[in-house]
Amino acid sequence: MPDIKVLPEPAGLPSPLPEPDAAELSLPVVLGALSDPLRLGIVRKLLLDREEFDHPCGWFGIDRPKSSLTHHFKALREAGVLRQRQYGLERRSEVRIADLDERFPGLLNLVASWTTP
Amino acid sequence: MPDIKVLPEPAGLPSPLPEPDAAELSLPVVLGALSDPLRLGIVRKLLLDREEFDHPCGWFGIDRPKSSLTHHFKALREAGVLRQRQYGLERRSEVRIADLDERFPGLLNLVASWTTP
DNA sequence: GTACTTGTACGAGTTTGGTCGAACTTAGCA
DNA sequence: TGCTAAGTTCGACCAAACTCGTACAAGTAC
Repeated sequence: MPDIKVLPEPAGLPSPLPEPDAAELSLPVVLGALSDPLRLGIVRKLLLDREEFDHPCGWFGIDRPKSSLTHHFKALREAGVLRQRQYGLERRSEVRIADLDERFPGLLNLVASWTTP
Repeated sequence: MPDIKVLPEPAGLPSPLPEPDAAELSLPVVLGALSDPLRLGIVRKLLLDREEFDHPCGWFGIDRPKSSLTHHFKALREAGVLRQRQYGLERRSEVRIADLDERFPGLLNLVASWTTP
């Protein structure tokens, strides 16, 4: 394993974790990722409370074990809903707003205006 | 084939099969129902090819056993996406456009413009 | 009546997905 | 050096869902 620093930041942000291209986004897959109330709440909170760019997994106040959170954030990222970057220890997430609005206009509005029943 | 025009209903249409109220529609549940490509195709076809009011299950040209189709149409109906009425032998389906547009505006546009990959 | 058609109901097999514990990796810090 | 914190990976368990065959019910037509 390299002891050389990862060179995390030459010019900007850390490169995102593996994710599908914008052109590959699939509506059934995205809908499936959003069909879980916990994940829908994560995306909604990211859309509404984004006073910062992105948030670590911990800042959602979800009362679940860490391995469960990993599972859900990974599902959202692999579906193309979230982009995740590694900042030192923490892995911050943001919604891929531009990509989703371009491919599925109106979808994020539905998520943002979701009222948990 | 009937030579008598259909009009099977004296006062109106047959009452719909059990379905959730418009106020009970749940975004995660609806998204889950639409996250299956086969079901997404059913709803899309209903939205685009509706020269008539509603269609029997058979007129979708889906190459699956009948018990599988029953399963998927039931899933869509119980999620509140479809309304189904019994016309003699056949059970015709229509999309609950008004209810869905009112609760989740823009969602049906996404479904209608879905391009199967 | 018989035969045909549309669709359901039930059950079994299989797959997928959510939940979680435990062990591990990594970064930062004292 | 060691500790702590954030998050992953693995494996297991369990529940839900998809697929399908078979049997069955109810109209329709002859």
